[in-house]
Amino acid sequence: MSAQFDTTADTVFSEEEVLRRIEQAVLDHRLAPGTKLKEVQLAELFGVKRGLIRKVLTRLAHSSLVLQTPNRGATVARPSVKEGQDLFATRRVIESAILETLIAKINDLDLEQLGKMLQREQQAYLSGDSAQALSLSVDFHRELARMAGNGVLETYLNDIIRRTPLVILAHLGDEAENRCRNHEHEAIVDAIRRRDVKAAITVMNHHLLQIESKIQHKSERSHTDLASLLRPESILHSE
Amino acid sequence: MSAQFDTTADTVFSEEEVLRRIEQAVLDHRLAPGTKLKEVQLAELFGVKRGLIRKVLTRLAHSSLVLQTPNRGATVARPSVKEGQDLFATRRVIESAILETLIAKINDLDLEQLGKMLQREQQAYLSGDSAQALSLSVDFHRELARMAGNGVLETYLNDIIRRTPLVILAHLGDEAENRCRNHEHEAIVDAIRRRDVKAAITVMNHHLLQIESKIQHKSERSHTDLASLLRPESILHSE
DNA sequence: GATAATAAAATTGTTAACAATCCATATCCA
DNA sequence: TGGATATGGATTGTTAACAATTTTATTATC
Repeated sequence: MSAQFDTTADTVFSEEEVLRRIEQAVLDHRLAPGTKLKEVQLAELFGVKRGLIRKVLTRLAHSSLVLQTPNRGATVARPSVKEGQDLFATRRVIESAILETLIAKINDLDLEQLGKMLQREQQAYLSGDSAQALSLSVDFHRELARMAGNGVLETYLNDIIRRTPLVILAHLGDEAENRCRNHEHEAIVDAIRRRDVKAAITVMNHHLLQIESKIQHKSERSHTDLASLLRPESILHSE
Repeated sequence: MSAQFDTTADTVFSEEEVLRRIEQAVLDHRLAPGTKLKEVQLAELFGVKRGLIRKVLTRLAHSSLVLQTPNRGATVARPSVKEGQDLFATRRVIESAILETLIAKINDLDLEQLGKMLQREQQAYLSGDSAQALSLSVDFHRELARMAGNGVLETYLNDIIRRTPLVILAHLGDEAENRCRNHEHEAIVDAIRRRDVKAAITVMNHHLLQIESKIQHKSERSHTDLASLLRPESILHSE
């Protein structure tokens, strides 16, 4: 398992660092849904006490990336198709509200900032650095939320963003190219620039529905595979 | 402080029970915003170990009812006016989405259930049991969320509902009658019955804006009181 | 008397040892 | 053999003692 985290035995990590690394391992699919997360194992791996791992696992459980069961420890969450659908449906609602709030108050400085972010995204994409491009495309959504200035909406969007990769990976595997399309981000900024709430929301929803539809499609296919329905523990998922 | 919780020394409490009681004390205004929550004190009070109190405080912090500061313990949260506004604005968004989702799928059985809830609310109100009436009026909102069937939306609404009393109390004190008006709940159910999404949302927003406007009004008054602006620790708030 | 430095007390944070629970394997009995 | 029942090891959960930090009280100095 140590291969999953890229640690050396004698380094020590802070709580935040441990959290970040486990989260990243989950989201990068290096830890499959259902994988058992043993406390001592992780503690030794990161060179920290078990108590710290305990805290981290509880925090991860709270953001729905990990499932904690009393007396039976923690496993990587295994979100259902339904949960994925609910998550995306809610995301459309939240992102729409963010756009509406943002457009009511945006200034030229903010618009300039968004323009810069689009450029950086484009640059990363063109230079073939797809990991960086993905990261920047997520940042774009986060930045809209920040600029909108509603802390509660921002928290909820961040929660959803944190959970999204696991939902996608759990149901699409590595098949899908799930990166946001850059030209759609541009279209959103265009609409914001024109203060056109309706257009912005339309583009955003289209944008989000693209990914969503892939999951939907995949889950329909899965349902025709009767064997996998009867045997919930797929061999793909280490237990 | 023991008077705040209504405990006797020799009873023991489960984690859930301790959580519920502290939460209730905060929401009932028996513990003012800013009040220090000392671990040993609470542990002795409930007859539990300090570790359990620790867990509970962390959970309360996560739902924004308690503020935890490293090495300095926990205090009852002191939500800002801004946070209250953001919370209400988000609530309108979430409740609207719930109504839209619900109307698309509601059946006669659900409608019957809602009708029964309205009756019970009305009954409690008429019989003068205002605590019960308040509780049932909150249940009404929760029930709409449950029936809508989107788990993520439901979670977010419950989060907001949990935080709302503290926001109201922190800025309105005990001045306000904040109970939902029963006839507005009836109007919402009417609109749902007619599958009229727009009307339902309009009534709901009106409903929520009523409470919100009271906070707004109060906070404007506060701002004219310069002394309280300069001295953030009001004498009303125990520290 | 106000301010700064110091010491003591109170409070939070951590940990290692212990307890309780779960899980896989072995054992027993029909 | 099949299936229930013990058994031991692994794992999670709890706690009491200790450590670190903050807060309060005391003293010293101007």
